[in-house]
Amino acid sequence: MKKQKYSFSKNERIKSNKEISRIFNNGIFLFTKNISLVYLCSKDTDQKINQIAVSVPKKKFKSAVKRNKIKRQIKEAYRLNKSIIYDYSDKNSIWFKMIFIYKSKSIPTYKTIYSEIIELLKKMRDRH
RNA sequence: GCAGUCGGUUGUUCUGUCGCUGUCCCGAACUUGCUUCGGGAGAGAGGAAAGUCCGGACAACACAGAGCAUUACACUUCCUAACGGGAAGACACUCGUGAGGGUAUAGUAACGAAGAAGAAAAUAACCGUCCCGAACUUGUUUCGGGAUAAGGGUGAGAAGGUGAGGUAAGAGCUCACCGGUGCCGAGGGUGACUUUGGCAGCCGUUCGUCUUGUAAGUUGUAAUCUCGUGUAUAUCGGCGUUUGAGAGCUGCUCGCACAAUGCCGAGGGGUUGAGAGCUAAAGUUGCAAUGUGAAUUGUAACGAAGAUAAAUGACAGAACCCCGAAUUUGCUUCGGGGACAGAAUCCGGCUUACAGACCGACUGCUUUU
RNA sequence: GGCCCCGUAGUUCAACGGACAGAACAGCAGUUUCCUAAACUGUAGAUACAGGUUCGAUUCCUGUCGGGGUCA
Repeated sequence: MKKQKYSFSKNERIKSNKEISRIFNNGIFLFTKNISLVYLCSKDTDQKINQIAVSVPKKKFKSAVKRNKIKRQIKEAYRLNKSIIYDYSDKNSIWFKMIFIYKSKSIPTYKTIYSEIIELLKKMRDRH
């Protein structure tokens, strides 16, 4: 399981509406300048996977092209940096469910997203 | 050469690394399943995919039948599965020096409306002009009765226009020319219509109602069907009992048709998943023929996204194009940029957004020959 | 994704196609009061944007933009 370091497959995403609302109600919020992160952690679940979802509000970006681009860039940044979290999870068997929300109104560069994702993941890891 | 009009085509390319979603093949694991994991091959957004403005396909429900209402469209001939779309024309108005662009065009038999302004908005006498009578203040006077659409501050629109005759003053009252309408004929055109000859009458504008013709049942792929989970009381059928007039069917009417409750049987609300629907289609491209053209016919090749918290990407480098600067005038160097925009059942249109590049036809101005 | 609805003062609503676009509350100024409130008087402020039809458009038509609802 999870031998491929940089993969990002379908079951690593959160799909059900119930889970998302549960995370928003009970989750812990972390912030950087442009992105905020909501997450829940759980021990000893059956599925040993970290799951994420990405959200870009339609009110701030009207064009679907721009919204999709930001989503893809966030996913890409997570894909390349998820070893930060997986190393920790494997040791302690704590699994996370995360939602990334893009807050800013301006279109970001890939580099800022990349560095902010790393920052968020490290923050989250250090709290446990 | 510069500026423009119309129509059409196109909508950056390549390499490397790491990924995503289907399809097919191979291997491994076991719970033998369209299961999971690993590897390989090959495929993966647009001209508008957008807006959801029209028209269909497809699906479910409704529908004995008739009438009315409502909505949309409305010159002609065609194209099309269909359309409120398109093509080629006709005619009028309008914008432009021009190539061209925009808008309108069924019928007028009947009825209604036109604020403010103006005498008057259609059976036009307020002022004015002219005639007759009376009065006394004898006047470019006043009063009364008539004739008259030539003139008049308005208005989007004022009773065909110009000239001459005519008259008390005037008037299509008469005549000439011109505009428009109707009827009868001749030539051209498939047709709208047009050219032309004669006759008639003397002819307002806009909008609405109305009339005529054509079309429209309703809802939409979250339709609809199947499976799993699951078990309230909608609905339907049968039998029994009770009651008698307002609940339903397409917006209304005629018409059709029946309600309440008990038992039995079928069935299934809500929640949350999976599969089908789902992509081969009024298909795309090339060539040929027919046609002014939209398009049609024949023939050959291709087989080409199918996601569902949303795949089709990210990063780096190079090429190509554009802009700016530098100057060794070499497409040399440096810097910046490459639009609008992302399938969600599928087609045909329309509308809107768009950096540029290319092709064809034509117009105006300028220069040269 | 499909199908609907709505955009009028700061807010909540009006307005046959006819012109100064109306009302209430809120705002500002004044009167009254020792001061405030209440009351009274006055005043400013708007048709989402762009075209078209019309003599004339908030109203009718078309297209953009914005906001909202609904479905299994």
